Amino acid sequence: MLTKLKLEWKECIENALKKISALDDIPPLAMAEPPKSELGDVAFPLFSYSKSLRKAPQKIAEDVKAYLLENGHPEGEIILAGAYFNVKLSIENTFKPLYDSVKALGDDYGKNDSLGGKKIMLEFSCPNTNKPLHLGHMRNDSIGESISNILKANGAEVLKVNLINNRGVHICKSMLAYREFGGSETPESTGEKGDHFVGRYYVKFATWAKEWDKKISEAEESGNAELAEELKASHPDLRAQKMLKEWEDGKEDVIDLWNTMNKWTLDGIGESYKNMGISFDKIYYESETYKYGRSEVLKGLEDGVFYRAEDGAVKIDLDEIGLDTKVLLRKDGTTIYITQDIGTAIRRHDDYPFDSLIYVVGSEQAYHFKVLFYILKKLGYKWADELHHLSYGMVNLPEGKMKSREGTVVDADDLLAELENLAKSEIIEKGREALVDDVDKTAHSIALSALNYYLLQVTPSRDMIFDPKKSISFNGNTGPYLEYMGARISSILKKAEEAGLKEECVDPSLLKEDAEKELIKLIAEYPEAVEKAAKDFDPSVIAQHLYSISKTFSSYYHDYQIINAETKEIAKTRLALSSLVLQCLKNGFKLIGVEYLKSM
RNA sequence: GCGCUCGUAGCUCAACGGAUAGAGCGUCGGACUUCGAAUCCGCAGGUUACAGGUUCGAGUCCUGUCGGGCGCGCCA
Repeated sequence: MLTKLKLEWKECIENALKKISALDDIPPLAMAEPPKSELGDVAFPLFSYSKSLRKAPQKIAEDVKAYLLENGHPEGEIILAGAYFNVKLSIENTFKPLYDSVKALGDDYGKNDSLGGKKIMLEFSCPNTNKPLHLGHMRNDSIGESISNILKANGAEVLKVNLINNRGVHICKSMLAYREFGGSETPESTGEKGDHFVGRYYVKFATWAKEWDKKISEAEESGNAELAEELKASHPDLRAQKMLKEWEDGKEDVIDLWNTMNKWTLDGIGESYKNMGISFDKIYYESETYKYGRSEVLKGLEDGVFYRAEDGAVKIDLDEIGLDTKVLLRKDGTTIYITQDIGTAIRRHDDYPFDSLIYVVGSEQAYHFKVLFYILKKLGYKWADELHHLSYGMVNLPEGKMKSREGTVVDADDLLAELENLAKSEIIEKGREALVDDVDKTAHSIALSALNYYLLQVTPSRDMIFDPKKSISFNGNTGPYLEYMGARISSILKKAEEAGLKEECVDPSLLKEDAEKELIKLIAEYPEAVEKAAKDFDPSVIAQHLYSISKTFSSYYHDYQIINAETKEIAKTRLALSSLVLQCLKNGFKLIGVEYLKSM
């Protein structure tokens, strides 16, 4: 509604410019947001016309105004500010249609069809089966889940896929350590979550290997060369390599152990996913996909896309994109990481003929994806142009990088539990137990919302710093703040109902306060935010918009009474406005992993 | 060394090439007999790392310098 009005003005001013200049072809008019509401609701900078019209932009603005006053213009008040032609729209007049629209659409308000009919495959998470999830995974998962919801809200059909990294020498390490030190212990027997249990053995392997190194150097220092050699030959690292070979050969006891431990980890990770509201439509396992790429590469070799180097390895020349060469098959014919990804992408397109495939993967793999996409394009796949690497930055701690060796890795389960405790004590401290139906459930919701909001409010591509102690406060620009606004509005609406007041769009001109106009504007602009978030693959667009709405509303209901407004008519209309704000918040919450609570 | 990326308030983050660079946290000071104070209001805090350039206009684009981060494996 508002957008339509703005566009009407734009067209009208463009016409006026043509008439004034007597030129048919003028550059398109730019549209901007005035910095302050006193300066209007939409701004049209006229600088760029001063050359072709050979007039000062201020003069152009005056001429346009004069022309429009004489020849008519859309609804609104013209405000000239230097070279800016601004318009103050009669916002309150847009309230009625906005109200009807939001009420009719309900939970669908904000959805659009900008990606209508598009099939999009979205890959994210991709955990290893040798350790539990940490903070870095959480950013990945939050972004993945949020982007999925955002794309769907824009009309796309989304298939969320996960690729479980369950093979390789690193997986064998935890297996080996378990076989060496585990005895008969199981997650059941120790009461540990499976992923933490396995992760413990992965850490154990590292210390074991380190001790082994120490033993070797001790033997060398004491001149016992024979012992040193013996130790080297049975080094844990070598044994892990050997185990990988056995795994690939299908040695039964290794496969059994692998199955057992993978299940432990995946059960544990699955529990974390459930706890964090993460889900997938399809799961791929690297133990299967790692075989895919070879035949594709050989086909490419036949077609002359790749070449065989002197030593027998298959390579591609990346000179065209300013890079070196890249090996795709080792000289012994085995595949490497990128070979698998080539095969997997092709296989996926067969499984689900996507229009677009988005990989949510850390920025450190930007090079890998650049090469991967180039290769797929070279192989002649048209859809290679629609592959995207949604690159996100690292999550660092105030002290610097998370380092497993120094034990500074923030565990996902621990962090969530910690936040839940914080939320719970907050509820109890404030004496809100009676207000909420289920304290634990509410605490969980608040914790999760806090975490998701914190991770999503930062533009994905940027590195971010996460202070587990300080950063997750429940005050200020946070998930709980948004939840609180939702709860407050919900509470007001309930109170109104009890008082026999029903929301009604009685007379929009009753909404004459600045804050009210601002709210109408923000609600009207919400669908644009949904569209922009999808276009930019950026959930923070939604987060920012919802924060603006919440902050404006919060300030508004402190300054103005809603239920006890001067007249019943004003009260009803303000209730109508409040209910739109709530609907808008609820719809946006779903896109960024914040839960709506009626009370908290 | 080469490539990518970032440098904005004490801290964490914003800002389609547009007007006086904004929020939150923290500091200080106010507001609960009033629809829920996980709230609100106010003060202070900036030569947007630096130097040039393009433009009517640059935090944003270009070049260079300095400083972070990440890549540059026949690891994944």
